[in-house]
Formats: sequence, C-alpha cells, structure tokens
Amino acid sequence: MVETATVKVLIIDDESAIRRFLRASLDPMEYTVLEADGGLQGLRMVAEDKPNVVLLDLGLPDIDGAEVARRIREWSSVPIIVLSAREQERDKIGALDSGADDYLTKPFGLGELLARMRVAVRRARAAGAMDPVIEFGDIRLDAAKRRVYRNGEEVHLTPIEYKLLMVLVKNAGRVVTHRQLLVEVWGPAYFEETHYLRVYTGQLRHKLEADPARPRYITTEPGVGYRLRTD
Amino acid sequence: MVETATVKVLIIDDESAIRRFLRASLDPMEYTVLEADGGLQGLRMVAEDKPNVVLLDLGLPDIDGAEVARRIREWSSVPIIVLSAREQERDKIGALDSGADDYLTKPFGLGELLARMRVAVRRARAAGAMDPVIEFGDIRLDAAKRRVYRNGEEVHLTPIEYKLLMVLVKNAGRVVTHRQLLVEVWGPAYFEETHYLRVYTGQLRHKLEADPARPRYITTEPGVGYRLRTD
DNA sequence: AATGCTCTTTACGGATTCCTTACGAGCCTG
DNA sequence: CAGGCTCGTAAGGAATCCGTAAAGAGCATT
Repeated sequence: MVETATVKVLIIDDESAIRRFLRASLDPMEYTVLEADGGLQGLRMVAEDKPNVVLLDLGLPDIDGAEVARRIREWSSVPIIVLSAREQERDKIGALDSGADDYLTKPFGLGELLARMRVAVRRARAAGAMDPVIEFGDIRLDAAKRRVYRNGEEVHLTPIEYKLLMVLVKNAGRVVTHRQLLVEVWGPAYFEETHYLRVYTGQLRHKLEADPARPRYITTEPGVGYRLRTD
Repeated sequence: MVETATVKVLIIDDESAIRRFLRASLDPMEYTVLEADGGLQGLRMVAEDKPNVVLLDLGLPDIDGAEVARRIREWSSVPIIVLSAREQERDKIGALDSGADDYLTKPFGLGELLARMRVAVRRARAAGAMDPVIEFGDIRLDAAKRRVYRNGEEVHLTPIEYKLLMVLVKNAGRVVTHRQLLVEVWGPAYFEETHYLRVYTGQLRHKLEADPARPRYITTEPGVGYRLRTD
C-alpha cells in the first residue's frame, strides 16, 4: 500500500451526527480521524495529537468557535477550516479574522470539503518544507524534490525513467495498460511502441529492484501492461 | 507586527464592470490594484509585478481560469482566490485542485472577500518569513544585504547570477526546472532560452565551487533542470 | 573616445539520454 | 514439438543536452 504519510484530521464539533458523517467520509481515504466534542477538548487535542488540519464547528457548547481558533493561533499554525450553519457574512468574517483559513457553510458538498482540505494540507506542507513522500518497501519517492531513494541512498533516474515510475505510482496497485503508459510518458503518438516499455521497465528494475529478474515492485501483466506492487 | 506595507492585488477578469467594482472597493484601502483582462496578460503580470494576491475569474476568453491557476503554480506560490459565477461543486473542486487557494461564488459579500484576502496575505507573510542569512557548506548568503561569501570572503555576483542563486536557494534540495528558473530570473517570455542557464550556472560554479567541473552545490539534472544541494 | 562591466549570442566537444535492433527465454496453441 | 507471440536483456549508434570559451552589443563611467 502506498503510505501517503497519512493526514491527521481533528473534528471539533458537539453534534455526534456530524462527527459520524465526517468520520465515515474521511476514514476510507488517506485520513486518520480524531474527534473532539467541545472546544476545550479540541484545544487539548490540537496540542497533543498535532493534527495536520482542523475542522471546527462554530456553535460549541463550552467556548465559541472563533475563540477556539484564536487560542489555537496563539501557538500553532495548523490549518483551520470552519464548518458552520451560520451563513451571515459577519460570522464568516469574524471566524476568518480569528485565524481560520477557510469557512464552509453547512450543508456543504463533501467533494468541496475534501478539495479545501487538500488545499490546506498542500499549503501547510509547502510552507513547512516537509514534502509529501511516498514510500513502499525500501523505496522512497519525494515528488516535490523529484528524488528517489532506495535504502536511503539516492538513485538517479533519467526523465523518462522518472515519468514512467510516476505513472505507475499514481496508479499504484492497479494494472496500467501498455497504451496508457505510452500515452502518458511519450505522448499520444507513441501508443503502439510497446518495445519502449520493455527497455525502460528493465532499466527501472535494475535501479530499484533487489533482484531485477524477480521483480518485487514492477510486475508484468502479460499482454496487458505493468503494475506497481506496494504491499 | 502591524506594518501595513501595501498589498498588491491582481484582478484577472474580462468583465470591466467587475474590475471597476473591485478597484473602487479596494483602492481606498491598503491595496494597490492591478488589472488584467485575460489569462495571458494575467500570467505575464503575475511574473512581472509579483502581486501579493490574485483574484481570478474562471470564465476568461483566452485561457480557462483553472489552466491559468495551474500555470501560475508551475513557478509561483502567490495566493489565488477564484471568483466565479459557477457554483457547481465540480467547478470548485477543479479550481482548488488546480492550485487555487480559495473559491468565492458571485455574487459574494465584499466583507467576506476582504476577510479571505486578509487570510491569504496573512498566511503568505507567515510562510515567507525567510531567514535572511542562509548557510550551506562554505557558502554564506545574506539576503538582506544581498551579499554572498565563500570561506568568509565576499564573492561578487552580477544581478542575474544573484537572482539565479536566490531561486535555487529558495528551492534548496529540490530540482528546479529550466522553465521555472528562466521564468523567475529572466521573465515569462524567456522560458525557452535554456542556453542562458548553461552560461550562468557555469559562472556561478566558477565563483562558488571549489572544483567547477565537479560541482558540489549546483548539480545538473539532465533534461530537467538544476538543483542546489545543501547536505 | 576609451575603459570596464554585464548581458546576450554563438559554436563546438563531450557527456548523457534516447531509440533501435537483435537475440534468447518463456508460454500458449495447434 | 513446431510455430507464434510476448517479454527481458544487452549493446551501439543517433539524438539531445550540457559545459565552456569567446566575442559582440549595450550601457555607464571616466
């Protein structure tokens, strides 16, 4: 499995129905879900569990949501996305000026929430120098730096080798057809040049596999394509 | 700090009525307003005028707004707030995943827009609080004084050499593509003049490297770009 | 007018990467 | 078992990319 350095999400909301809904939506994805049913518990969990993004309700029973955001901002820059039923502009402005990064009005589309969470995490990572790293087995791939490591040592990949690996990684676990690989790496005009693939999968195996003759990661699906195994 | 160094806002929208409305709203405040009536002009102005925040319409006549966001993200991290009449969720997700930081549906409240701009600028400032002195190996770089030292001795860099080094430093450890270097140092019109890079990386190496033929800091990624090694 | 500095442009040898080809192994099918 | 197919490997030439030096253009200073 591709360990996308899973993202920790803290949900601060007193309504358990909302928490359940969000957990059900986020759990199956690359998110680890934490829950707090009040502002004080939420503050404590931000400090202790260091989530990568906070989903914050405004109408909490103990402390006002905007106040929670303000207190978090005193010592943390974790992205805060406010989820609220209040759609008055002054509530939005108040929350945003209190330190929130984004504001969604309930009911919101799950897809939009996920997209805004991706934005928040993407930005936090860009700021914090920590790039998203993909790991499988003894291979580590830092896409932002465009670097690949095997057992901690950097392996140099040519542009085509790297592109090919990226297409396989983006489809990790799934079979990628010859045609798709050729189109995405070389361009639509090359969709029949399957011999390119034989050459370059071989080179990738030599650089990444312990035993290139018995590939552990880049496996062949005869007559169909290739697949990157990550388990 | 409360220093309100005026914020430059670039409005990319083909409707002059929208631009006029935004300018009228923003001009009296701490904002300097720039306008572009198309995507291409907008891209050029992002590169040349380095705005602090971009307000981007999706329905542009020349290039699609999401595409504009993607292209900006190839070499800049300026905050992008999309303003669009489209309220479909897939438009929002598409824009956000293309690199936009926020999405407002027209008609929006001016107060909310201002609050979201404050968030964007606040965050960009927090991220951009760069250490003015950077050291790696026997090289020391004082960004505030625009000076570079090697083994304690100052090395004189021409303006272009210095800019090039700065772009590499800002992306230390990462591979920076030819295109990104050219856009950031020479401007978007020069994105194909890769021979400039050959000349100037050579000059930088002669001034900074112990053995210019075996570069320790400025390394080449053939067919891709260059990378500053700091380890 | 001469000097010095920088930027741009060009040319060429060398290094790297890409493409092509050939051959043998394995596998299914008749 | 022969034939046809796909796949893996190796190797060499072709194409591309890179480093370097050098020379001209532009500009400011002297």
